[in-house]
Amino acid sequence: MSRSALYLQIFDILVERISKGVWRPGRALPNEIELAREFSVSVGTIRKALDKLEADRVISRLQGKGSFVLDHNSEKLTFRFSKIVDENGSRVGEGPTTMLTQKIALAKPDERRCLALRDHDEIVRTRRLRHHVGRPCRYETSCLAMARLGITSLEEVGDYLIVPLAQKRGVHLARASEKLTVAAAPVDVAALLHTEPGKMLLKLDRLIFGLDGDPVEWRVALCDLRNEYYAAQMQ
Amino acid sequence: MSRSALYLQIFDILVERISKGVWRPGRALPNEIELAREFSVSVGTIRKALDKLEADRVISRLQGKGSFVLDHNSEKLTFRFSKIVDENGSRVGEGPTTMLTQKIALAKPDERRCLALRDHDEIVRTRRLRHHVGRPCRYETSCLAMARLGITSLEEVGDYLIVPLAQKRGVHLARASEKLTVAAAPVDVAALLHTEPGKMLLKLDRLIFGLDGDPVEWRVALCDLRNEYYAAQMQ
DNA sequence: GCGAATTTGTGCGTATGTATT
DNA sequence: TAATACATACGCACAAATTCG
Repeated sequence: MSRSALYLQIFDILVERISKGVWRPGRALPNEIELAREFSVSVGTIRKALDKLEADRVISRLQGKGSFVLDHNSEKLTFRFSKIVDENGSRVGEGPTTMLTQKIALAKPDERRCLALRDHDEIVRTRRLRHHVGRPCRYETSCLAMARLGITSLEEVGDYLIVPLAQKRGVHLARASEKLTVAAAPVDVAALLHTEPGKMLLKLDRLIFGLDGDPVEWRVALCDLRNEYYAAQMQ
Repeated sequence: MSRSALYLQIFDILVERISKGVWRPGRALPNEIELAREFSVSVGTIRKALDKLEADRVISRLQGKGSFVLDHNSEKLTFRFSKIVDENGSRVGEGPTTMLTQKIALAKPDERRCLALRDHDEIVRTRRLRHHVGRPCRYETSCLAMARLGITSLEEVGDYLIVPLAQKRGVHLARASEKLTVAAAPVDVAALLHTEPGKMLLKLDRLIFGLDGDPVEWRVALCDLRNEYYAAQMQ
């Protein structure tokens, strides 16, 4: 026997095809019967693979219509790892940004540790400021594992949003793990956020992982909350 | 036709039986073939119902052994809505408690709103202090929707943990939604937490829902974090 | 407006694989 | 080794939603 269940092997093949752009975001996959024929398996096996693709947010299925590759440029998916909302429940801090610095560098020890990188791996380190209704509300430092995204130059990155960027590079983001603490604003950050040093901030330390389980981005954000809050969901 | 799929009807029946204690926590359900016989459906239909029970953390299944009712008194499940951990990753703030006040009362407007109660519904309002390695670390105010848990007196509550309490009362908790903000310690809370007024605290405003979608408990906590953090997971 | 074609959703029954006891 | 129970896989039939002529 092979090392894993048939439906999981088919899942892997379908993920790979979608990553490579065989079926593009928003487009329909072949129907279940065609897929079953192609792989010489039963429709039930295809359905279990599609079940998992749906659970992992790679596709959506609509009875009577078909199975569609999800487009992670959509509002809902792009900001699925952004948990800060205002009183109306609308996302905060994903609006206009001010890029402060961005460069390619060798990963420092803590970056290597967080991103599970080797000694000479490179990262894209970005510092920026995010705004909400005209006010600077968040200071961010982020690190991208270049090799994981197949990135070789800064031009491929720019003022990115991680979810659409990952989709463009054929990487499916599966989950994120975030550590929250409270922190006093350092002098330099306070200046950038137009607030006083020592101001209470919410600190977000987030790691995003791909479907393969490897970390892709590490981001630390300092948030100056007004009437906003971090909305966590648990199951 | 009936209003929902067969496997969902069976899911409902199985949940109800487990809630009523027909199969107790830790015990095995009848095997799939027996269940199929009892309900006069195919094994595949039973399996879909069991899939959902497993996804909703009502049972766990072990190949070769059987399907078992989960015991929410276990460490892992009891604290699944407690997200604060220390550097070692172990839970914080679920240790010894100091009960401050506890009483049955008519729900106030904000409590009615949060818990989706009617005008004359009663709640159990509890204020307490939680400790970690001897230090007071968290001040909590919680509200229990009495009717939802079938509670009629304070003796049935006491210094409760919500997950085991809900299991005891035959309610399956499905999910929680929590709002996080930073807050300055009020004078009275600062005294209780042995810290200075104005100290930066993490404020947790949490609502827990049952499998039926109804809110069961509303809790607001003020946390004095040392080397601890709130660990959020996202998918 | 309606019916036919298409596609996913639900359900049945059976056979075989794999882990546990 | 044998019995038991869940996991995987196959194939078929029909229901329900969508689309289109």
